[in-house]
Amino acid sequence: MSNLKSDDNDDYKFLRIIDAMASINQKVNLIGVITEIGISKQSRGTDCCCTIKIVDESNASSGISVNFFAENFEKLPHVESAGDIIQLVRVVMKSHRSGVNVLFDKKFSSFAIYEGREGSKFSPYQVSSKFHGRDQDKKFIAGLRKWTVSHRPETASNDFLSLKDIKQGNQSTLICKVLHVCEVKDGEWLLFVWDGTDAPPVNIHTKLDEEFDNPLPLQLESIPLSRNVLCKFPTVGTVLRMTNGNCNEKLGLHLLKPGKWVQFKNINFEVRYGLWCGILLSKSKFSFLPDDDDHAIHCRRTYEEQAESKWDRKPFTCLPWPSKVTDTDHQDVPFVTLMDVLTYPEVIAKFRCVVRVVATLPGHPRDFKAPCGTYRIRLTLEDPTARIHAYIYAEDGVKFFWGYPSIDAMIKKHNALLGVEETDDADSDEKPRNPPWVECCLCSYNIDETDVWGSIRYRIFDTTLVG
DNA sequence: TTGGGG
Repeated sequence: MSNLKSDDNDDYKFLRIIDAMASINQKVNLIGVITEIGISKQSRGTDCCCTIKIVDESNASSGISVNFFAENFEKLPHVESAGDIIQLVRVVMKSHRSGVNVLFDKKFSSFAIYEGREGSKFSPYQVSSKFHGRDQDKKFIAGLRKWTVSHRPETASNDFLSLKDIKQGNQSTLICKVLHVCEVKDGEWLLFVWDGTDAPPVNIHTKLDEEFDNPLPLQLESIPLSRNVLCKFPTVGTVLRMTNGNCNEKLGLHLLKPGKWVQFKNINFEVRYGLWCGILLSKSKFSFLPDDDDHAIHCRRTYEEQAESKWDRKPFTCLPWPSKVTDTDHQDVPFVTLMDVLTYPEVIAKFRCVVRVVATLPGHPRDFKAPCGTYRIRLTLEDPTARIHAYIYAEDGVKFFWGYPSIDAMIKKHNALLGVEETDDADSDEKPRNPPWVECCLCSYNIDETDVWGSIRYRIFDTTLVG
């Protein structure tokens, strides 16, 4: 067995994956195409670790897992795109209940990662310490690149969800673009991802009479994103928040770079305060997809079509038209999304939107009037892109409620607006609400000349609650 | 040492 000897010639030999699998406990050299990248995490020992999956011609479908350990996250492989090529020198083949896998031993193994695209350069974009490139490597890399052109390794799963199809609970795969990443607490990350589709509306369970002390939040992050960040987000389609907050392990999520299309595997979805939230688990995986990934291209194209069609910025589930619960003047004005509203470049502006009213403050119509007798209400509006507070004041309230109806009539209108089921029992506040899509006119303005953007407010006008 | 399938 030549590989038990310290034979320099062995360094020039790459084994096919299928042959390496028969070389248990031996040091081998491998070269393969990366199809999957596990999230880096802190190991239970002293190291950081991650697992990637590679394929080659001998094992094109299932591939083999390679486990890396390193003293810190920086020393682990940072794969820029699924489909890239990794060269592994002196790694150990290990047998395990789950089959054979590869161990990268930091004492003597080394790696180099190359772009996978045919025609790209032969210098690696990341090398481990101890790696020494050789001229002969080029031949193998060129060979693998050529192979991937005709046998595109399956990097993106066919069994993935769009945000428009998400459901609570079951683990699934999501293909999406990372828009923004931030660390909210030590080791706790919030990712903002998007695929151009609208996540489905969900029932609201909060109690309206608790809205003052415990208001329905506008977003899941305790510190709202800055206007600068928000303005870089697309204005059509849901921006989903994803968190590793319930995962005990420390995950290397700083490696997720905004702008990349990513496939997340084994993630969960939850609803928090009526907002969808993606949940990263320790067994979640992600892989960056190449920019020309078919699905990414499809999402981009759909988005561009929607963004161009100025008349169709209605939520995906609002078909064919919003409910007739409200009516607006200015029927000729096209609908925009709440993200359009939040990112509009001028402070003073007018908009027409399709929204759900998910909460009101005060929670009961008996309190809708200020002591002076004029209307004063705060609505929490949402569409698939954002939530905002919008106020109804004075004359706009008279228009909205058709004057000053009786309290019974007001309660009926309020229930219709908030999607509260009318029941005989007094506890209708306990029931989840399912607000209908309604249209409204909004105007924006500032209340402080010294802090124009920080003091921006939204008001409802020229809108009538038909009931 | 650590982790590793579906």
